[in-house]
Amino acid sequence: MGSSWIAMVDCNNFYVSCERVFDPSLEGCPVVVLSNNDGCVIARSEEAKTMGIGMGEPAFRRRKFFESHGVRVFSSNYALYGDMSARVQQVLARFSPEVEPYSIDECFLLLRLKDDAALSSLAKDIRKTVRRWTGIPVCVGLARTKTLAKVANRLAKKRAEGQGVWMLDRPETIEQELSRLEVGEVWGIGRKNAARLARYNVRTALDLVRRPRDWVRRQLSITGLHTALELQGIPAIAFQEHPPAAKSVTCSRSFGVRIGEAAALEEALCAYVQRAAEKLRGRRLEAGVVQVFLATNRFVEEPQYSDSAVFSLPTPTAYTPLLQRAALDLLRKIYRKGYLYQKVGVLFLELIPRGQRQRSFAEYGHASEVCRQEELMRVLDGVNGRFGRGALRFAGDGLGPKAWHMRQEHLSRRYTTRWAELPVVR
DNA sequence: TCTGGGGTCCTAGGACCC
DNA sequence: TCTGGGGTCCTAGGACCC
Repeated sequence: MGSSWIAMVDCNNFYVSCERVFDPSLEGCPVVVLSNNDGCVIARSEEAKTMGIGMGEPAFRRRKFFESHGVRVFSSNYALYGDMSARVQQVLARFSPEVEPYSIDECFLLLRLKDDAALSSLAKDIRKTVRRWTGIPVCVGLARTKTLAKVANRLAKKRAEGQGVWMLDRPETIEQELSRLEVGEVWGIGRKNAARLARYNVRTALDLVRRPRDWVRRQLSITGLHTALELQGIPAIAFQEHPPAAKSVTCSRSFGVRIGEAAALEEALCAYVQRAAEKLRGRRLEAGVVQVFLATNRFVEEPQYSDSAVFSLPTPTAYTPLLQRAALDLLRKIYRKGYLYQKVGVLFLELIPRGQRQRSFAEYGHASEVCRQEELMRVLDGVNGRFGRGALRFAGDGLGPKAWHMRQEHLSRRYTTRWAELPVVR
């Protein structure tokens, strides 16, 4: 009998695997990759997991341990990981015309088969091919719904006998697996919801499935109900071959050190606006609304303050100087003297595709000015695309040394992107 | 000294209108 | 002058994901 299945393909320890592809000496060693600012651990090799290094652990508390145990440490290198992710997706696209990239290291595939018996050999073939062509090891979970495919993927990772593939098809085995799965581990449930469910003695995925639908809906809202249905094999979360258009674009960073002066915050914000605007243009979008936020460090015992403010642009734009001006005005509105700040950021909202903008009356008189702006941004992005981000930038983010720059003390090279051999152009 | 960043979705409550 | 209900829209806050 032919039918359709969902495959969840998830790269193993993705960031670590990317580093290993280009540095085979890392094979067999404990390896960790740190978040931006070298803040906390966001990827661990199997060896590192075995040593008890936790996901999300602050790196500074582990520094000595890393040194004494020969743990190889990397700052996150998103240029590299993004490129490797695209390669993996290209390989997966050969196995199904219906692919939904879910995150940088996960894809759902819709597999329509004439004969279900071929399913597990197809999954093994996917695994082998991705490994051979990209160097990245993956695991494949197979089931009738996305949520069950995620469960199956966990099992593929955990159970060696599956050789990286696990299928959840028979109702009895599904029930058995759900009875062993903590409800908080289910995709979409999360820690807080798990704690709430525990008060009603719902501790496993099977406990949840056995509750009446209206009860689940009351406790977990409509999204939780969808999850519960999916665990029963009833598709409730759509397969999205074409991802919906983005609703927001943002850029924010924690600083290397805390900052009190407005001038330094303004420099940092200008740089983030430039970066976010670049993303905007890369996706051929324009922003209708700008939001700026800033915050002190919640981990230290100092006076705390955070706020945000929004501004609706007269016409949507992706022109960096206009966006920077709006953002700086907002920052000046919410900035309070006397605090040490940890972070500022910018969000663009009300995004519309470029060229779909309604021209304002005033703008008709400025058509050539708008063309000039677009041309300038095209040149800017072109130069930065060729010579590296930041090769050409605005003076607003400062010419002197930057206290607000993030720490990246363990960065690997940009192996896969162009000009990797050249020093950064200044 | 040192604790990520970028997204999405849902709900409750208030404002406003008829 | 007072009273009512229903609908829509917006926002803030909170939850989730990787």
